[in-house]
Amino acid sequence: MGKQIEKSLCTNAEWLGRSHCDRCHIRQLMFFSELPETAFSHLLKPIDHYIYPPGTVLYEAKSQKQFIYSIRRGMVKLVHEAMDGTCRIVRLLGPGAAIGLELLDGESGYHHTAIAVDQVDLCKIPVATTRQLQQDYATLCRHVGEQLQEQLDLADQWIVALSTGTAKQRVAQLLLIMDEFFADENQSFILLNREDMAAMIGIAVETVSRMIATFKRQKILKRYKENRYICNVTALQEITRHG
Amino acid sequence: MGKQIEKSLCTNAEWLGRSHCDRCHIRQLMFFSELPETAFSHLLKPIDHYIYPPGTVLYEAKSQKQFIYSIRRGMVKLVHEAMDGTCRIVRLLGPGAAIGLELLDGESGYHHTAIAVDQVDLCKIPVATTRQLQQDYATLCRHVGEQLQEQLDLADQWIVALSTGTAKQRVAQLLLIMDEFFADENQSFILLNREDMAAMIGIAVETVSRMIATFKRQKILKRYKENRYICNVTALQEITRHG
DNA sequence: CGAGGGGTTGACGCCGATCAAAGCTGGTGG
DNA sequence: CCACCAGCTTTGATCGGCGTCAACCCCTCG
Repeated sequence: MGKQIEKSLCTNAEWLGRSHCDRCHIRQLMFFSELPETAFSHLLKPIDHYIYPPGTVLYEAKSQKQFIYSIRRGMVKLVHEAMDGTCRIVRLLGPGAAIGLELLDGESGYHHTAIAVDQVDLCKIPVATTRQLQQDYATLCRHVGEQLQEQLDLADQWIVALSTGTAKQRVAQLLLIMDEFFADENQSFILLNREDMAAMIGIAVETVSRMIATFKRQKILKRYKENRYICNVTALQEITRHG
Repeated sequence: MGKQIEKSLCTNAEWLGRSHCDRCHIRQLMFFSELPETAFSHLLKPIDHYIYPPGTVLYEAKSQKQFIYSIRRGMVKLVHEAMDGTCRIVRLLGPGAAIGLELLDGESGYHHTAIAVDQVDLCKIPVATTRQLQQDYATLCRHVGEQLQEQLDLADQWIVALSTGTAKQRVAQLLLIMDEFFADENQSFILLNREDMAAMIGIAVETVSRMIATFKRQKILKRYKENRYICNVTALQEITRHG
């Protein structure tokens, strides 16, 4: 877990240039959807667009940058790091989600460390810009509220999944969440490494490995390609209910 | 857990009359703080003020009422009820917090069941009223955002506490949270019943009981009066770190 | 080819869930 | 005022699940 952070000290982010929010093909998903095109013409600070490789630390907890990010593609994990060095993943976010919103409430630093799980494609938005747009367009305020509400719902789902049942049931829960939120058009999703899964559901790495291996043997979890897998949803749901 | 819900079928809520937000002595805490006094003069629907006894169900998950609530006094638990009847407490909220905000995002029903833990004193605000005020006063939007952000932070703290350490460590965590957020001027806080604590940290009732009993014997937890207790914060912090 | 990192599997011991029973407390009714 | 009861808490005994330690496999990379 700590390793991944070090890795990213050398990031080779690819700057894709200024974002063209007014011509963004996935705007309805994104943070500035519903704003009129004219809104972007006289911004004080630019909105940039980047691609980062897996493992990149987008920001660190308590660091004092002044950007929020809107995820266009890929998966980001929000990590809580305890003083003793142990890490917990508190949330997993995908396309359409915005991260770093805590800065809008006047917080001086980020509340988590954000790390790219796979290749991530995102827009980097200065806080000042967001505030400026918030003043002019009430609809953006509404949008921020929705984002927060969604993340709150996610967190709640997490809490329930976490504190419920045996290790096997929790791993099943996790796979169902991966399937629900991160599956592509083929129903396949990235299977996180054992360490990340352990950090999410709060059990030992070896236990996760055992459960995943069991699911694979039982064909409940099937390799689709590379590290993408497809799961048998009904079987997993059954497991979450009874051992 | 199910019992408490039944209990509340007979509630004797006391209606304290219309809220006078413009003269509210704790307005800076409350939902409508910073709105000008004139804002309340021409509301379509009234804001009422109630007191409910412990155990009252304020609203049930998925029910279709159209109110959000601002807590003036007392403690409210937000409960997730699984299809198999098991309950998990996902959040504990006190004075100044607003609940039911998910309705503002156009959700058709509440996401949790809200139950009064002790005697609760709250303002009942029609969604229509909130929307109306949101349009006129951008500052209210900001306030909603802050509320959500706070609850998100709480949920994250919960996740970390939940998935970390032994049963003893988790109970210690829980007591520290109670002390931090719900202690009165004498540092005393309500000691929840074992069932509620178990529902929060995801362990068995008997285990909670054992831990609490141990803490009492070790004088880490001392009775202040009735069901209010005072805890030795440093001792508990020590426990959260090492067994 | 060797080294290293991630995944899998086995063995063992302990924590905590579960079942069971016995205090404790407050409330009710005789 | 006491007896009784119901619900909550505490405590004990037992057993299974999971954390821990360790070995081994597989793959990638230098």
